Amino acid sequence: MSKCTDGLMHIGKLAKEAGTTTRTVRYYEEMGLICPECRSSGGFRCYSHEQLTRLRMILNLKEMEFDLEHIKIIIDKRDKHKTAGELAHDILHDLNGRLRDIEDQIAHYEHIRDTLTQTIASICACLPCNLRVEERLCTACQTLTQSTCPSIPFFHSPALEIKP
Amino acid sequence: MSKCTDGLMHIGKLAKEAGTTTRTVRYYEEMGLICPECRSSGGFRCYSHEQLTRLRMILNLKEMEFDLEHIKIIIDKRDKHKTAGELAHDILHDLNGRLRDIEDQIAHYEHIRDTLTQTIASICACLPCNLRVEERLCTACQTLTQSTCPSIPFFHSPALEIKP
DNA sequence: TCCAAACCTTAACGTAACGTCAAAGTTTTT
DNA sequence: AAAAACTTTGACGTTACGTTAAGGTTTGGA
Repeated sequence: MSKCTDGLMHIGKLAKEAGTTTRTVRYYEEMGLICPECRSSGGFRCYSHEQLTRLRMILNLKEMEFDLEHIKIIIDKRDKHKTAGELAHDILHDLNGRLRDIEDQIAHYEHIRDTLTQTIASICACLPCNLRVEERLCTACQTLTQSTCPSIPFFHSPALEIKP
Repeated sequence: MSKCTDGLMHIGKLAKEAGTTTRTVRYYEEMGLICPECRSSGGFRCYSHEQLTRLRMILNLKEMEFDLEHIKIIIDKRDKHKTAGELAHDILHDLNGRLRDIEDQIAHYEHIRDTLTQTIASICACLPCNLRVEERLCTACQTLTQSTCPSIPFFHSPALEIKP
């Protein structure tokens, strides 16, 4: 009966156009982020181009790794129909917060990277070691341990006791 | 009766020493990563210092954001009682893989950071805009849109249609 | 017009690594 | 011995969907 003639589309088309899945769209609906313009007589969700834009907006925010709760807050701000200027002011706060979080993430992973690099270097020194894991430290490891080498714990149990 | 006299400790002490929670320790046990030396007559878990070392090892690996499945694999390798050298060789593979993943993460977040920075700059240009969100683009936004400004989608619906 | 293919519906379980109760038993301290 | 502090198992909650399952709806073609 009421097919998708006018500018409307069903959920599959919407999802494909936005580059996501139907499951995601339905989940977002469940979370109150988006809802269809109407339903077909058979119960199919029908979306307009406006909904597509909204969905893309949500996905844009998701790429910046906002969680859905925050996305909802931001989207709701947009729905409050202020002027773009007021909205910009409001949203800038969220975006700057996110930027700080992202920078923290970068620092966090850089720290892990450095630790890991050191660990790898230390473990390389263990390659020629013939001792069994549960035994006392070999010479190389003893030397390393004195510089609080972080790799030792992976091999020699006693090592951690040396740590502060 | 059989209290924690000898070198043994209950789960609370173990967790505190390792800097984690009892729930985590029990979960790790459930996952086969660690198990108590014995149980008290009343059923309390009792751990030796060796278990503490093991737990710390697991937590070390967790700090490098290995998932528990991988940690189990690595721990199991250690339990196979090879020499430290052979083990080092084996584990280096895992660690190098992780290092690559971490570097990917850094690149990922740096990309987000750059996008976000650009977005923020663009939205700043919207601050003096008096148009309502659903209206046509203002001059500033029109200019920005021509340079495929990513911020526009947050405000002006038509913008996305301009994108490829 | 009728059928099959392609699409849609709701419902519900699974994920990772624990956090957070709850109700009841054990150890330790006073 | 009582009370405080600790432990036990069990089970539900978390995030953002993926993945069946069982059954309707649309659509395009013969």
